Amino acid sequence: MDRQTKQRRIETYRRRCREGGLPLTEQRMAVLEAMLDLDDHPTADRVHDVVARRDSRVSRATVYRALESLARIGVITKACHPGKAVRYDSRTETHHHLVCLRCDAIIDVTDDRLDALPVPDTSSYGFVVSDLRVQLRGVCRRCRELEETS
Amino acid sequence: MDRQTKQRRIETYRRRCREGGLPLTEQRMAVLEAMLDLDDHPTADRVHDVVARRDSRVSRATVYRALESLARIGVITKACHPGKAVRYDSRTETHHHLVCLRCDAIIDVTDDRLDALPVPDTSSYGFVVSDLRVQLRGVCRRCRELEETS
DNA sequence: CGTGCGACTGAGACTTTGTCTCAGGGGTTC
DNA sequence: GAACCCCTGAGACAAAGTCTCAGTCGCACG
Repeated sequence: MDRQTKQRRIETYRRRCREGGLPLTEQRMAVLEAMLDLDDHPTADRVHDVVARRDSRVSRATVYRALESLARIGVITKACHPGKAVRYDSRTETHHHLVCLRCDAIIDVTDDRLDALPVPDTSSYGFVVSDLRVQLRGVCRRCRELEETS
Repeated sequence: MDRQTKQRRIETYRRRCREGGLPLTEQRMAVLEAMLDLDDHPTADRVHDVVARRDSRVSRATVYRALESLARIGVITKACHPGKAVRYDSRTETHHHLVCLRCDAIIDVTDDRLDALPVPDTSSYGFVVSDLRVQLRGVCRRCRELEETS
């Protein structure tokens, strides 16, 4: 992610904190910066590794809590996938995912037709939809090649 | 799920086992039956609770393994959601999910327009898509009511 | 610039979720 | 019914996530 985008994202975070009355701490800022630097879809533990390498005093619990709170105010999102660990996503604009069912890789996809998809009416469920995501499940190139050779 | 559908699903399972050369064991049958009886989207541990209540000798590891193997041969599926535990889904036909970001509830949705969505071309990623799912993320009725009163 | 409130943090214990090992058992095939 | 091979149970282990609580720090206010 380029420097400017990153700066803009950090400003958004500052603003949301002010609006929400949330204290803006060094640790949460470190977690956000790590997320913006990692553009795959890291697990909480991987984010912790990165943050801890820069400042070893940041504890695992804090990273878990920070990621949750960042996701709650919408500065980052949680990616959905069928693996066991939660994956976080620094992109917040609408986009979709290729999910490899073998290795749990998540690959970003943008597709105009998918983006143009109308959100169905879910009011009969009492459900308020904030976001529509399409998940394309399958097998990635590397895993297919591995299966073929075996 | 009605008795007939359930019987048909069990027959499908028997056939796939024969075709795949997989032994058809009592334990896996018990896991499948539990899945067909639970029509929410249970975690592996919840399935184990149900199976163990009927036959306390079935171990946790076996339930985990059985769910994995049932998913692998396509008799059940894994639901994708942002929570920490894998959720299994007894429905295998195309359908979509409302996912509550607060309580992790998963609600089935069918919508013709969503079903008619063409699978985008992902060959440039070397990715072979087997399944397209739409996930509508938001907040369910109960969680909204809880947040309003607080 | 102090002060006070309240939310945040670190450390580690704890819980939950999932995997592995290995000896023994049970399906399937012939 | 015998052989083969995968499956199973039990529990140890590993990975992922939560909780507790005393102490700290951000921020609003004066």
